[in-house]
Amino acid sequence: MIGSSCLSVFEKVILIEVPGNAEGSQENNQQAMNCPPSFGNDSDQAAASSSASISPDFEMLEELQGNLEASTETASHAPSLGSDSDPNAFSPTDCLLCNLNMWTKGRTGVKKSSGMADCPSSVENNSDNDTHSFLYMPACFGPMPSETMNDSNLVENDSNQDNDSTPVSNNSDHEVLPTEMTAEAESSAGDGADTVNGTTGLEEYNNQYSSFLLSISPTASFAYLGDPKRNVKMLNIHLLAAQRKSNPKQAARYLVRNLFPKETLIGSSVSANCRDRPRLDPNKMAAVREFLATVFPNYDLSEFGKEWKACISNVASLIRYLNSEAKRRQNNGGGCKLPGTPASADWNAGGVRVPSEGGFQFPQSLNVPETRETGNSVPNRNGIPEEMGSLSINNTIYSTEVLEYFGNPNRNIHVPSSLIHAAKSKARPEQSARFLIRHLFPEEILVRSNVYGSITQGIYALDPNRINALREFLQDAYPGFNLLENEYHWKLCVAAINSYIRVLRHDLKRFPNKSYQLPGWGPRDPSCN
DNA sequence: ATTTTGAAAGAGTGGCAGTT
DNA sequence: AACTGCCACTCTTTCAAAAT
Repeated sequence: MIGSSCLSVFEKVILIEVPGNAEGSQENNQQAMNCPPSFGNDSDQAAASSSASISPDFEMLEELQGNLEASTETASHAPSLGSDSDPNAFSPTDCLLCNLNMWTKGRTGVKKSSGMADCPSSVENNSDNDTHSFLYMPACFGPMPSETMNDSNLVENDSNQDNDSTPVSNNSDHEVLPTEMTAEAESSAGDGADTVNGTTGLEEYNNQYSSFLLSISPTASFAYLGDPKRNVKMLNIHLLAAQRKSNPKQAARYLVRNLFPKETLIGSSVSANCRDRPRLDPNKMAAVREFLATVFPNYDLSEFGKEWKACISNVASLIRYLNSEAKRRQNNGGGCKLPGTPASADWNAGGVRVPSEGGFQFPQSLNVPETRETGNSVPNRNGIPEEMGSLSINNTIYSTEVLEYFGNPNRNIHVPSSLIHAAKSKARPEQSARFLIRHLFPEEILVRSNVYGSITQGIYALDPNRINALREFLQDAYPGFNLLENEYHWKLCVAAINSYIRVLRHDLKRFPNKSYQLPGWGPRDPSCN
């Protein structure tokens, strides 16, 4: 949660270029450069999950699981930790193993390779859902052939999974039962489990979901959600409850509610291109989709299916609800905000963002150029480009947060960890670039510039030092993309940046009194007119 | 051919009211 | 209390046309 809250406060521009010796600064900032665990591995979701306290749903677990053993509770971290922590925490025989054939079967309606769909990583397919930055697999996990993988293994795809699945499903070491039988075992273990219609047991289940076979021990209480290779585990009782939902939307909502800690949901987004929040772990979401596809075979739950979109919408609704609830509680009771540190909800509110809301002000040096140390006057719409330079050498530090070098350390550009963190959470470098550009330059600079400038049109070039730092950062954050100067993906980034600037300019024409003339400096806020 | 621009579509969000 | 649907709004992406 550090990530989301800090991010909400500081992701707005605290760009610091430290003058002087890079070596020295590096030394001085040695501590800062040591990324805290939450930030250091791109793993916003993983970090959020693993650092999250026990989900509130564990109360319900206790209620439902009744006399399940204490070990169950330990294992009940699975929803939040399962895919992010020690995969050996559970015995294979304690988990439901879903026949991978089912995944293939469930995808038959998908035109695109679904393996790609959830993780359309390939550079070539130009998908928006590339999830490079969402793979937070500890080394001990080894390769993970999930949909969220972006490597060619996956691209080359389902057939591999099919092959892989065979030995899994045929593994004679595992007792293979349908979920309903799991439920029976479950109910026998405790009184909390809902009863399951015994007549729908193996026979009917095999008829309807013949491939959805499960391997479980009689005392099992956890199951893999979706493809076991995703290593997303969940209490059987939750899976059963989800199965009993009347439609996938409700089931998706229920599963997400139980799969992610509330804190994670509040700070997250289901959207890959949400600007200010990390996306919900795509691996877990893909697992949810896979599960639903097996449980609701009559619905179009392919990656781009109508019903799955409805599920996503429903999950978004849940997150909205949780956010509003959190906001209410904060307002009611007790959220005593520190000056200058708005609640994350304020900033995370997305849509309408008023920079000064919650009392947060951007660094004077960047926010209110009148007071810059350089003493330069405010660059107005007709300002001269030199002022862009003066901005770039501004060294006022306004941050209580850990800072990291942005781009090559020799450039001496520092940004808050949370900004790095948020940028890396974007699915694609273009999105990250678009996100970062508004934090690297104030609007008044942006509206009369573009990345390389266009002299003939009186458009200035943005500070090349920062632009290069941005490119270097993206290159580092998205190793699967070609972000060298003049290369394809960098051009996409440039186009995205220029597109963003264009919109700013367009808005400026429509609303001449717009935000950049206000003291606050932040993303455009067309609503504040 | 490439870049820039304006416009519009699509998706996501918060707020709110109604329902369960 | 939790959930759902609707509306208005913002942001991102895409496309066609114009300019270079």
